[in-house]
Amino acid sequence: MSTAEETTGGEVEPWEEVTPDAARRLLVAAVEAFAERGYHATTTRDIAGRAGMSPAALYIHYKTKEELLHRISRIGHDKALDILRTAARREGSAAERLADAVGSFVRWHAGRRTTARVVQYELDALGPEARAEIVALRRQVDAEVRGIIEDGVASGEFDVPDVHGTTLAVLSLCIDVARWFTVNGPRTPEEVGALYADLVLRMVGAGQASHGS
Amino acid sequence: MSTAEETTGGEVEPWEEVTPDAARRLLVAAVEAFAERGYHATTTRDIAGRAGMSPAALYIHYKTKEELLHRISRIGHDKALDILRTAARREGSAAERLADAVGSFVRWHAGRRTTARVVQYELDALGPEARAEIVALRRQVDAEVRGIIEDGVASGEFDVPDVHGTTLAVLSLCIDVARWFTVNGPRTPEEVGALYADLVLRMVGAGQASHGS
DNA sequence: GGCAGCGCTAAGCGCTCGCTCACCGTCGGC
DNA sequence: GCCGACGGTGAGCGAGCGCTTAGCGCTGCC
Repeated sequence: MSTAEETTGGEVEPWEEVTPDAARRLLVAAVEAFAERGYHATTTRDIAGRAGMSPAALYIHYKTKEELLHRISRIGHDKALDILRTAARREGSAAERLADAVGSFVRWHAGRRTTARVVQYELDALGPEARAEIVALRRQVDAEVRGIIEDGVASGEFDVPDVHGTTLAVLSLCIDVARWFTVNGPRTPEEVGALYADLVLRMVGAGQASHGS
Repeated sequence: MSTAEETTGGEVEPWEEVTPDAARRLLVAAVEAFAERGYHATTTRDIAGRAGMSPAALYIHYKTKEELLHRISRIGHDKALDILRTAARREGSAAERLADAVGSFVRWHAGRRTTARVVQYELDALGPEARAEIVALRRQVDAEVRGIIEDGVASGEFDVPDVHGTTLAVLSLCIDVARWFTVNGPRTPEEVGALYADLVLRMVGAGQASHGS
């Protein structure tokens, strides 16, 4: 009960790849501030204050405020893509893999809501070249989900008239969890993940076929 | 072909209820600026510039920059609620009414994307009392959709284990259209509306039952 | 045709922003 | 035991912010 970090169920503490300890504290503070107020409404003084440092300390570890956002967005997208890839490349039917992908993707968006919020909604605050890098990652995310749906259509498990549109809708549904989910709400990330996995299976015409866990 | 205003298919020009002409021009300029850059990243000088006026002119018609956002948000939510109410209270089966609600709600979010973006994503920039007013409107939006789904469950048309969760997901799906939709994309608002209406019917267990227009 | 009222502008106030710079304490290497 | 390197601070720079104010020109009324 130190900082309530076990909501994802998976790893205990992310951002471990951010190596100087002070840099990590600043980055975690920035994630919280950006998620609460948005990038533009967050001041560098606020970030430094949350990390227990002076405003100038920020510029020892990061060149600009935007670099902080870029690092957060990059690491977050890598994590999101990793989650989807793991689900997409496991063994099992297309329905099982799609349910797994949606379930774990949604659990991440709900459990790591502050991170997901920054990652999904502050893209426009990045400069052109940083945004281009992130957009490329998003295309890989899209391709991963589309691949599962195409597999299900090919095997006859799914009935999907518009694969691209349905892929878009599935991802849209998952991403928007970061907007509305709150820890004070009636649902746990696990419950939302299970509900959404079921809804998505229905969307691809494989509904109610959720046999087993 | 003056400003491309016929994308919604419905009325020709919104914001007609904003009465002094200069006030309406400022408000339309603010909608565009807020949608492009976000509320906090938009300056009053930018808004006034887009409306072809000096920065001081803004304060003749609006007390603060936040009042502009409040007015936009209020009018937009009223419109969104009106769209859903019209669909919910027409005659027809629950499936027809749900498809109509989702279709028209999505068409609005896609066709009036700039407005919808501000309305749906800049809520946190409002002060406490203004936000409370808007949150109350959102609850009515939620109740309208939930009502249709409950009707369908009661009549046996729908098979929905979690009515509240499914309502949330349906609205979430529609709202997120404002985030990803772009006029340069491959789909028209009408096409997205039709696709989403079909997907939502599948989500409630009334899929492929789209007989007739 | 003078004038009150109003919509609007030019200029600028006070403030806070992102970011910089001169300086300082601590700590490992010799 | 001194010393360079490095992580950190206090103070503050220039710029741009939201918003105000003094005044100007147009327009309608008598």
